Amino acid sequence: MLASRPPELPDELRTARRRRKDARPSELTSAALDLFVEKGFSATRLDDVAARAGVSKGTLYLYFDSKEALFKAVIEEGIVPTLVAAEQRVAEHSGSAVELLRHLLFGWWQEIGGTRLAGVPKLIISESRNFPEVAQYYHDKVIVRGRALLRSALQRGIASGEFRPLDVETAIDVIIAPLLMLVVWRFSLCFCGQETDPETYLETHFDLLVHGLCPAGGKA
Amino acid sequence: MLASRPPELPDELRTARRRRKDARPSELTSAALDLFVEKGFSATRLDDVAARAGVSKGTLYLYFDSKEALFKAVIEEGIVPTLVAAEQRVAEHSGSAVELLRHLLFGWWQEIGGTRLAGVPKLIISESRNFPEVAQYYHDKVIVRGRALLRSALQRGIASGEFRPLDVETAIDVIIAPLLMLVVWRFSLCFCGQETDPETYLETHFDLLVHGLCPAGGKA
DNA sequence: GATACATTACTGACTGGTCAGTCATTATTG
DNA sequence: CAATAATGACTGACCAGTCAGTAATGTATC
Repeated sequence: MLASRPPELPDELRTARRRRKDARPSELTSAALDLFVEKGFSATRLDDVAARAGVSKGTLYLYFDSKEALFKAVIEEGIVPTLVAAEQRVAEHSGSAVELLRHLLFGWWQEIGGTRLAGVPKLIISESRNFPEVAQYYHDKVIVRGRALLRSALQRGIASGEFRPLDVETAIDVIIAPLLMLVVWRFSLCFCGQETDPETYLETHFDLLVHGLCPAGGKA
Repeated sequence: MLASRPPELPDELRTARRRRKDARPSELTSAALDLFVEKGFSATRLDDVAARAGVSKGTLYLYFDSKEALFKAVIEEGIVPTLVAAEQRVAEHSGSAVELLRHLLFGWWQEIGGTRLAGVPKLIISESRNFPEVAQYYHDKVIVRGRALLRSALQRGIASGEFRPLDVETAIDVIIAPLLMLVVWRFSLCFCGQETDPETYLETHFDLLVHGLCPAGGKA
């Protein structure tokens, strides 16, 4: 008994068994994203997450230490990659600041606002008070970096004279707010009252913004 | 036994007993507001609400049929009165549309955004999915009427030529969004990262807005 | 102005249901 | 026949809502 040798270890590269195990975490985070977004974090039962991923709750606990750990993984997997891509694009952008701003706004819609990830901001807003660790995580990994993207665009515009000088940090908040509300709306009170068309909404926002930012109120 | 007469009824105007009973509902809704805003609706225990109001949970159920009924009462008592007052003021306003817009924005801050009622929007956003009846109630009693106030100001401005013509309904959304985000922020992720100064924020928003709305980009 | 009785306001132990997290057991590989 | 992967019954904590009972405040009668 003592001598039960860990019999041979060509550990890496097992086969189907191994492949299944590798796929499990993302199957679970995907199921979790759907349910978290639909019902909220607290109101989602792990039994349901597991069931949707086609496994039992016990299995879920083989891959994640706790409900909160699962939550973090959902964010890490869903949002962080798109930020990385956006950072790259901003660094490489060479056109006008107005153009860059437009790219950021509509790119966000393409990658987040228009996808099932759109539910995440509301999720964070709703649960951050009761799960401060998750909130901190989201703040560091998403908010700080998202703001940096906008800051970059605004500063570029002010430097080039495209935008009039203003309080950049506050302006960032004011610019982001309608984006967040657009998706928050869709996951809260949308069902009663008129649904706003997102494209129209973004255009209106962008239009007001450019008029508001530019020195003479002109389009460029 | 049968003849136990309901012995005399000078019912109204009892005394201290009666006065206490009249005060109870608002003592309870006040306690509930604090806790709902702090922890969210689901995460608030009725035992705690009752304790904060200085009574037992049983007593709470003497005055409210259910947790949801208590929630509705909190809104009814807290927000609806300020809307009524605002409607009156808009109806009586005689100055420019820009002025009216400014009054609405900063008045909202005075009456809601800067008070403990500021937590309510986040509360509604967070819980609406799981408590559709409450959401419907809030929509009918608050959102519809709040939007009407802004609509009135925008239409007046467009009619007078102060504002350029635009999609009014969408503009309402875009204008409200930063207000909502301002308070939502304070009750979710504020604790990490920089706190924006509300006055500065409102000024920036108003400034961008007026520049964005006016035909030539001028101030008036 | 003391006694008995009625009403009203309140209490808190209890119930029934829910759910995160555990772990002894079973199934599936290589 | 191990090792690995997965299971699902179980536990303990939680909490909305109930209800039999108690306390406080009248009111009626002598």
